[in-house]
Amino acid sequence: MKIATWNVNSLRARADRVEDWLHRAGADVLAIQETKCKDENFPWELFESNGYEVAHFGFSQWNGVAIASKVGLTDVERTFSGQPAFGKGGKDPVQEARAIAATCNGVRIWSLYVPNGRALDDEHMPYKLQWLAELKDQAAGWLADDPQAQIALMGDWNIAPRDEDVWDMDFFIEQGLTHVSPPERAAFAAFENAGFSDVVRPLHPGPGTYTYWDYTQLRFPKKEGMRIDFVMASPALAARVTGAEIDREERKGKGASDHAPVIVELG
DNA sequence: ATGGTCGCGAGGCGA
Repeated sequence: MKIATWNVNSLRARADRVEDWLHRAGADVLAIQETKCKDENFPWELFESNGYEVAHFGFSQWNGVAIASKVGLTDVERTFSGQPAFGKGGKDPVQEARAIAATCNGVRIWSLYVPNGRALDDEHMPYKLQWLAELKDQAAGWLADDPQAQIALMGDWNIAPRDEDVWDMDFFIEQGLTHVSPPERAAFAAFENAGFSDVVRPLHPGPGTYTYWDYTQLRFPKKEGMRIDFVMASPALAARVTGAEIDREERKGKGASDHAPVIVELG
């Protein structure tokens, strides 16, 4: 079984590419981030006509997460328990469309779009850190309840856990950029301490192995990317991994998402 | 080439 995650940066703008990719990659399960649409605009038929069940969580033009599966899709959950809400400028806080779960052939899949901290001193940064801390507490609880649980926390984590996960660490430090700060890395490491592991890195080590390239500054042709999309697997799921791929080809050409799909093969 | 990007939705924001 192949499970994959992909921040598509708008599903409607990428519909043809997504359909082609599903055929080419042969993914059984795809966790999608940044659908950027509401249910009423969601391209249901794109998935159904290709043999996938699909569940979506999106209520505006921002964020939006989905799971498509050829191998069953049950117990759909939108937001995780305790997921922090965010309110801009005194507005009522809302739980954003950043997390959806479903069980697919015995694997609990979470499609996650971790908040972007925007800047080290921005109010979105504490929101991001709390969001991750609450998710980690939940995930640790799932494992405590069932140490054999097969859980995949997959998506756009908006964190580069190691210096080699960005194209120039000095640039990030000089510019005071996010994704590489000690608090963000600690938030990520907490998942590893809870028993989850990045199952792609051992098969595709760095440096120079990235999943995201900014649209600007010719970052992709210059090979200046970031590794920020991860499949974090519970121990029982990690034990099943037989292969992995970062589909850098999909980042090429006109009409590409700025993220590449990440695929994990299970035995 | 001294600027170089997208998407949403219809101006500016978010990434």
